[in-house]
Amino acid sequence: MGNDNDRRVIIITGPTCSGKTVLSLEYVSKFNGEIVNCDSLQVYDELKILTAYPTEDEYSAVLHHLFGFLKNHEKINAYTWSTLAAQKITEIFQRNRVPIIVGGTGLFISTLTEGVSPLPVVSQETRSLANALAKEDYDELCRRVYEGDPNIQKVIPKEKHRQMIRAFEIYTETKKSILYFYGLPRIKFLDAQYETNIIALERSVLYERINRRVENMMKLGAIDEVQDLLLRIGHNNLPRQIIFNKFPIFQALGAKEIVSYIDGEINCPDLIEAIQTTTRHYAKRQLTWFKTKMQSEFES
RNA sequence: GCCCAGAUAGCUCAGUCGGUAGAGCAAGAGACUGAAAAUCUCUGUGUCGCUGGUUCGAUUCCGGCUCUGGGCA
Repeated sequence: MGNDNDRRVIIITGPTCSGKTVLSLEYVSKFNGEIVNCDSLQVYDELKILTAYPTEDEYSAVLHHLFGFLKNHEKINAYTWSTLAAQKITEIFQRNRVPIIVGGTGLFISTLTEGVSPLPVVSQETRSLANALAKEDYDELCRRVYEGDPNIQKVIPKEKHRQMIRAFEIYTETKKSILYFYGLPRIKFLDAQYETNIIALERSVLYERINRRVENMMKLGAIDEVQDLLLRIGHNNLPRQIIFNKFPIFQALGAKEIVSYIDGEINCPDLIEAIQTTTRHYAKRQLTWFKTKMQSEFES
């Protein structure tokens, strides 16, 4: 029963602004496919201009999954996304069609394709404790992590803040070293044949596209979109930082900058430049991920 | 036309009591196994406006010129 093609999954990724959406539509007709979103912000039903959400025409033309299903206060992570994506992919297999995973969130892709060590779920209390300690006395946090398992020093030096905090969370939660869990077999989300396509553009071309896209977003009403979101969520008396933390949708590139503009902290030309810059920085981080984590497929 | 200030990294500027220079931003490289459009680390970048003079040696001091601000006529 079934041949290799039954479990074929096509992945289309690349830095922001590289043309993933357009290419994905071509692939859909070429391979009889359905699109599964792998963009950590297009999962929200918000800020569709800023997040370069597919247009209505694009969206209704073919089957799209895992787009716009989260409310602005909800959170998602690589594990949850991978679980959901695996479900969608299984359903698409059952329809005898080809899943086409599209998006630029490298961690999500790697998690799905490579699986993840069976780390326990960390409670909100532990996470808060870890964050608080990291802020007050990071050295103490490191000391406790190394005390729990001296071997961690070799794997996680002090400079790796995020991983250190994560190791602390795991230790606090389980009294076991994070290395113990790393040593266990990884959870596999799906048995499939992945074909990864990374869109490679010349850096200068990519940056030019980014600059143009940001200008275009402004014309399409990105400022109004953020203004409208702020009004709908209320909390105008709260400090902006608290709002940003409470609503992950504000992680969208440009959202915080537009809030600064709305608050009169920066002018319009500076706003556009700031968003262009932050978008370039993001593209560069993505490229590093593709180069170092997905190198076999990366051709420049 | 006169007076004043400035001219140093891609940008904004600091500095060298004379021994060819350094910050921020931009840029580049990297880390990242349940926060990832997040978070974090590292690295340079130079005819020091042009031209004479003084000096062993000038980006630095002096003169001239050019340009850019601002003021006065």
